[in-house]
Amino acid sequence: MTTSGFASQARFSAQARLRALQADIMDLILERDLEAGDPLPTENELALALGVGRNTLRESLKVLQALGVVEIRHGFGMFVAPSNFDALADGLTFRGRLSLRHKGGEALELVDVRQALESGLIGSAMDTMTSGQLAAVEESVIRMEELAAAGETFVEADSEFHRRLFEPLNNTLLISLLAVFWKVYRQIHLEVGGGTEDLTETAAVHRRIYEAVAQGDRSLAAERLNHHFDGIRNRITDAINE
Amino acid sequence: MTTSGFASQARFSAQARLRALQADIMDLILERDLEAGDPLPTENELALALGVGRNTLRESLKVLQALGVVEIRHGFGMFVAPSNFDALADGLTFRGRLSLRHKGGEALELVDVRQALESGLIGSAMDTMTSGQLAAVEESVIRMEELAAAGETFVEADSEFHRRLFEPLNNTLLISLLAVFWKVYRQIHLEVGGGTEDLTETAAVHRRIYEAVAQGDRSLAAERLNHHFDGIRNRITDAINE
DNA sequence: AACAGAAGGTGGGACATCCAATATTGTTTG
DNA sequence: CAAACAATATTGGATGTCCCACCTTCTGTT
Repeated sequence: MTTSGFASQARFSAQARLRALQADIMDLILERDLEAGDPLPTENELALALGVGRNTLRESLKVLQALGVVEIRHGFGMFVAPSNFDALADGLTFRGRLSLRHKGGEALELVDVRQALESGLIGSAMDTMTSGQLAAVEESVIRMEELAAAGETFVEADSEFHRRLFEPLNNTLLISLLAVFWKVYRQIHLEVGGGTEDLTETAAVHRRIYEAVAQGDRSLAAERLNHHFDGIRNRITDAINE
Repeated sequence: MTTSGFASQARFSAQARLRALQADIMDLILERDLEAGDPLPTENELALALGVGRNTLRESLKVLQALGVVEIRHGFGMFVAPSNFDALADGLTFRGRLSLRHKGGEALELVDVRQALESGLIGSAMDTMTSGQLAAVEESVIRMEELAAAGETFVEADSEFHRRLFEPLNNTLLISLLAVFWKVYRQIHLEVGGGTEDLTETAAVHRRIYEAVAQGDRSLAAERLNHHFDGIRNRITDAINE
């Protein structure tokens, strides 16, 4: 091992040592030119190579797993993972729930960020959107309308609508971030808002957004997206005030 | 314990069990109405309460620490943590470095997201910016110019400039995200670009952005921010093509 | 050829034991 | 009496060992 193995001899603070171990593991992946899907050494081999105990190594590995760096499969092995933001979603959800108990500031901050991203990027997305992608967006709207007519909630269709809206940008980081924000919002909404939303109205809002996109009117699409988020923001503030 | 203790008896997949443990800990924090800074039970107490071994508990705690949910202080105790996105930065940095070895796609995606956030929100930030905050922005620009004249790099001043630009929004999530993106970009830049940038030109770009903000011209500020990010994007593509 | 079972290797987990850092307490000392 | 120092209790940090659970693969039977 080249740069590794120093984690145990350093007299750094404990927090720094854990981070150093994580860095060592990531460096090892980079040094060996491993790509997503490639296998890592076994836990025992890694512990030996990095000069730490197996339990200590596992703590770092679990963190890396949570960060979406490695994928751990029981009884099979460990692998370089594809992007994964589930952990970020969990952390943000917790923060949101924690803040809702008092002022709810973080939940609103999250909506603000999501609004900036979606309103700000809808124009670029429309530029490269194909007719097939546009049809997929409408399909999501139709699904929402059908479910609304039947009185059923449409969590999945709603999420899908926003994902398809920005698929043309081919930006996986953006898609992941939006998915995280959507998931966190949904969790917070379930926690406080309950099922008090007007399904038909929500579906109609999405159809109006789709129509603006279909017409190629960038500013109108951005404006209607903003209006959509204003509604979300109001729902959160209402929930905070009980 | 109310909902806890079931983690060990469930025959779920290992991954699900770990996540369940994390959820148990977060639920415990929420149930006990703990706020940021409040102490958690000791490791032994928690392990006993949740019905898992201490090592298993620690693995979850380290993940929660990485997610910024808890703060662990050796020899003192564990506490509910204030927001902390360092771990996310590490994960993203790794992804960026990994992707740079091949096509560099993720690094460019990151710049796109950051550009959307900064260009999209600069207008709102200008609306609520006080004269004091504006002066702080200029102070950062001056620091950059001084350092550029002395031939020294100005990593900290650059980061500070962007942070102060969006401080008026009072959105800690946004500030954290931007800090993460900035840190990741910096790391990637050090990895490949080296110190090949024109310091004086970079400082001048920031001054032009400041001047647009000072004049209250929202569209000009957004445009100059966009230009700034175009330069960053070019630097990355140049680095990829060696 | 197809299926069933055994075997080996992998990660998952629990203890017990010791190390290290921090805060508190008690003692010494001026 | 007060300040400085030292001992101690408490807490997390780290390791080794043992066993369990899961997955793959091989192998032998049907």
